[in-house]
Amino acid sequence: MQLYQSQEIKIQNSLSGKKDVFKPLNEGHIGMYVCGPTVYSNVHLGNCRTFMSFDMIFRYFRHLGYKVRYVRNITDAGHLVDDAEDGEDKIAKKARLEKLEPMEVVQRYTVDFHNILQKFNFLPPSIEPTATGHIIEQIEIIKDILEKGYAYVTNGSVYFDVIKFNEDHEYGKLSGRKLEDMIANTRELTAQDEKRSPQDFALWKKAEPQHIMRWPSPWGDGFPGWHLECTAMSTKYLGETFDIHGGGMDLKFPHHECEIAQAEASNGHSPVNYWMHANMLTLNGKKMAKSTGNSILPGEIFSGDNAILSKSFSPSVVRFFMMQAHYTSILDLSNDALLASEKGFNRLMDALKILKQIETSKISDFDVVAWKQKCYDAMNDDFNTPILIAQLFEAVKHINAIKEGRESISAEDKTLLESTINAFVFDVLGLEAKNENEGGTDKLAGVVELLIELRKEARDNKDFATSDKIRDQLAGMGIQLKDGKEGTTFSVL
RNA sequence: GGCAUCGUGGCCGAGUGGCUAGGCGCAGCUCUGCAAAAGCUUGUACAGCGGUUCGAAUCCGCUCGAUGCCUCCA
Repeated sequence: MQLYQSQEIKIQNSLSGKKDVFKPLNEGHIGMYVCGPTVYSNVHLGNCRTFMSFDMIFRYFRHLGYKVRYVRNITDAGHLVDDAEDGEDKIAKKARLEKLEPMEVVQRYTVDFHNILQKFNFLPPSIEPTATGHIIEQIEIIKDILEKGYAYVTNGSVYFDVIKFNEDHEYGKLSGRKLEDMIANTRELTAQDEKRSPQDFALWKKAEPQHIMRWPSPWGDGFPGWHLECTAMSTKYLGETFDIHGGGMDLKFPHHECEIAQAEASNGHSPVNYWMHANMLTLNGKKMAKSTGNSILPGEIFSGDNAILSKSFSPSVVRFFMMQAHYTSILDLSNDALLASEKGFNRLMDALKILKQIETSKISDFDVVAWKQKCYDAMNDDFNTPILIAQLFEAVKHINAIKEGRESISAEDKTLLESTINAFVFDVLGLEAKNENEGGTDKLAGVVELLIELRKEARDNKDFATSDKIRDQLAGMGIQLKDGKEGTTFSVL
């Protein structure tokens, strides 16, 4: 029997506003779409958190035995800098500023994106489509929406008619907004506006002569609107209705609202059963913004090359840090918080090593079966990784107690504990064990071992001046000696 | 101004109508020549003010604050 058949999952659904029991459209199969990055600059850490949350969700579904088709797009066209009439495509703007071909910009930052995600140990999605690769599909949807009367053409551009749509559909149901309120709160249209109403959004934008990113269409040369690509690609690969659509909280409105409108206007179906939104990451309690200097790149955390950090942190520590918070909560990143996570992460990893070596006996003081179910209960309750991690530390406590002979475990339970904890730590949370030689080389290890031996001789001779000198000077170089019952080990800080 | 998500002990963060996670730090203990490391033990906190209730941090209302989006501004 597949594991998923015995685990009922609840998901916080933005559409219903509550936790709904998850039922996939096709038993054993899940279709999941997540809005990917707009590749016009280095991926920032907040983006990584969103994608990491869905990576964890993808991993958990797979662990349960679901066949998941996970689609995460690359936005390489159509995302406008602002919604004004002279709105410029984000990528085209960057290309102009850096004197590059737009596709050079796309290539550069797509590579950066994949690079960072690989360091974070992400699983690749099943399909990673690009907006520019689906222009034809987008044009087809626009035709469809025009035909149904929910869009209009002005001066070579096509706009979605929100007011018309709202007459027989509900625009704003995802974000909890009412169209009347939006209209009441909106500025008047100016004379040169092409839109009938300020709420209308572009499905297709006419390209001015100097615009490089352009494709032919029935309405003239232009480029697709930002919201449309996700509708085109999710429909193509997952169907007119699919299980899960995810993204950052900031995309709920207008992006996801518009996706719903486009899908309902073109094919009459509500496109998604479960809308999931990951919350924001703040830095030192304030929002991340390049303009205020309150920002950090993933690469800067790995290298420690940022003023707010006292040291560098490995990708797994950052991942562990993020997994200690629930994906729907705002998470605040700070040096202290990372330091705390690093210690906890190391303790967890040490316990995993100890677990391999502990001896078994006839009876167990640790109810592994009940503990295992608590781990699943945590994950089944809207992917509650903080609770899962609390359970993992519960196991750590038992592992240490068994090692010290205060508790015992049967061989059978040990096998179960080991397979369960490894599955959750590595397969579901996606953490990676520390590399023993991290920061050092075999030669360095040899030299330090030699010094440890010399120090031991000095200590045996009660020559503490020499032994302390070795210890303190190594510490000064960032090499910490750890005296244990079975001799001295070291770690490079 | 509107919509949304929140406001938990020194810090980070779960949870939820009565049984009150976890990590880090601090303190104590064990170990140790000393220290570090490691392990163990320890915390009655839930923005404020009202209300509902036998009982609320958990439900309701208001206020204040944070973050995102929209608007405004530019």
